[in-house]
Amino acid sequence: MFTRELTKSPPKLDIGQMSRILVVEDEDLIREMLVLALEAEGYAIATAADGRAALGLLQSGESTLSLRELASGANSGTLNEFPFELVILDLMLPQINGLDICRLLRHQGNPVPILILSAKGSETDRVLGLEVGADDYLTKPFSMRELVARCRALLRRQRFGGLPQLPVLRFKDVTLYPQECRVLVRDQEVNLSPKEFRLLELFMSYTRRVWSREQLLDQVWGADFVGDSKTVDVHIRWLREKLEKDPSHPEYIVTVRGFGYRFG
Amino acid sequence: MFTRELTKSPPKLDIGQMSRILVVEDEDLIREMLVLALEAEGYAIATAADGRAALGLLQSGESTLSLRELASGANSGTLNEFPFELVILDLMLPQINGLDICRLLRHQGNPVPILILSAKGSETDRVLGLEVGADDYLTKPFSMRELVARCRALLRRQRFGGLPQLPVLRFKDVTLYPQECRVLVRDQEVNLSPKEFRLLELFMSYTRRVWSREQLLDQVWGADFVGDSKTVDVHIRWLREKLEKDPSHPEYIVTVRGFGYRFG
DNA sequence: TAACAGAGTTAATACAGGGTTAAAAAAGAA
DNA sequence: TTCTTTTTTAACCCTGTATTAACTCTGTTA
Repeated sequence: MFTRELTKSPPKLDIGQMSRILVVEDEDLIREMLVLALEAEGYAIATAADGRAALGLLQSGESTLSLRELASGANSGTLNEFPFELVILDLMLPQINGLDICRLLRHQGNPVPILILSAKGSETDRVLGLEVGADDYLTKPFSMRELVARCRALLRRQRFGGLPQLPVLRFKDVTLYPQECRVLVRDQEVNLSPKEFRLLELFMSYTRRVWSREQLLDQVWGADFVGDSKTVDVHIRWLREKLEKDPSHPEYIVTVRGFGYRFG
Repeated sequence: MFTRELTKSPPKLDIGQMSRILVVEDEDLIREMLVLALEAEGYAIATAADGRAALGLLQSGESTLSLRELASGANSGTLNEFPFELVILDLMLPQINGLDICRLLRHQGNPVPILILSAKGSETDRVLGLEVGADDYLTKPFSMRELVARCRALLRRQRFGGLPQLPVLRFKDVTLYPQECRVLVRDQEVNLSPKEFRLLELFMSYTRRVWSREQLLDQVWGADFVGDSKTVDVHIRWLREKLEKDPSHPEYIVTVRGFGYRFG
């Protein structure tokens, strides 16, 4: 299974770590919808409502627009200290049209990925858009989910060379990095055995859900496991020893008597 | 499975310089149309008519050679001595369906760009396709011109875009020059065998990511490797001897018991 | 209150996974 | 070819991990 529930809004936003997207769109309504959807994905968004503003942001970082401040604040820099990793570009813009922006950027050797968003859906328009250096082309009206998925795909290739990456799982003082098989507890790295790691990964993917011992055996050990369900208890014990301040009065992995265990 | 030999029309085609595309499509007519259109663009095309054949072509060790190796020239032969730079993938395939192929490739750590071609045009299908690691999604019926334009966009980014072509890889005291097949460790040049080099190249392309022995065999040896996964251990040992100050207490190539190895 | 079931805890043991080295086999180079 | 380098296999050891089992603790119910 590849899809995974996203834990929403990690508490600490570090703009240097977030993907930075520039949304260039003159229709206020659409622009705001885009911003909302993309911010919900955890991206840092700047916007421009016309071509000149967009070029300003892209070329120098100096802009005539006030930059969107991040919701929860408390981050070190403004958005335009960092280069954009993706541009979502409407074609029909005041001042300078989108195609020209795209052409200009490529002419200047700027490799930032560009996703064109346009009401012009004809084949010729689409081909032309890709021709002048865009990376993707979506026609209005578009599905917000698809747009987000396409952004993810572009950013994935940009940042991680094309391999999909699993989101980091956080809960209170525990952070789990699925790709790295690494777990931090109170900023200390702890060394988990494979079974412990899989257990924790499962727990953290579905916090607050109660798992029976049988379900845990199915998910972590595999459906072909034969043996005592007491095995789970022992592994839970090991895990508690590595996670909990006081393993005998657990705060993370809670026993639900008669049912099983729950994380969180 | 059938592989297509090079078109001979222009006499001096250097396959090492051409973009290599794999077309996976079971309908003969569409497949032939794709081949014609893409060959007209100057790409080198291989085809597969079912999922198993596609996987065979994609996973054979030869097709995972890195660009560097073929840039060094002197190529005599067939298309599949070279890695594919793009896969055009139909979803509805005999034997193994396209989504599974996509998922499997990504699961093995193969980052080749994938353009999905499908009759299923629903938003959910498109999102799902991108979700499992595809880079673009086009629904049938499609315009051949648009398809070609999208291929160009993907290849442009692959070859010249986003990241520079073959960036120098650095981590702490290790520097790897992909083009030159050279590695510096603490400013000392070390001599790596081919396998060692490609292992290190892979590791350094995705630092901190844990690779299982199977993934390493897939990516470095090729999916058709038959033999003991213990082989990896031995090569890791050699590599450690050349990288680490103290090979028995490695700082770069770390063992993650039960999972595999991680660089950094 | 006793009796019981569910859960906690710990220790003992078996075993799988990984490290290491040597030597055979294969691949390249001269 | 012959020599050299590289790759793979095999054997051995060592250690961390999984599992079982025995015993304890705790909450529930009669």
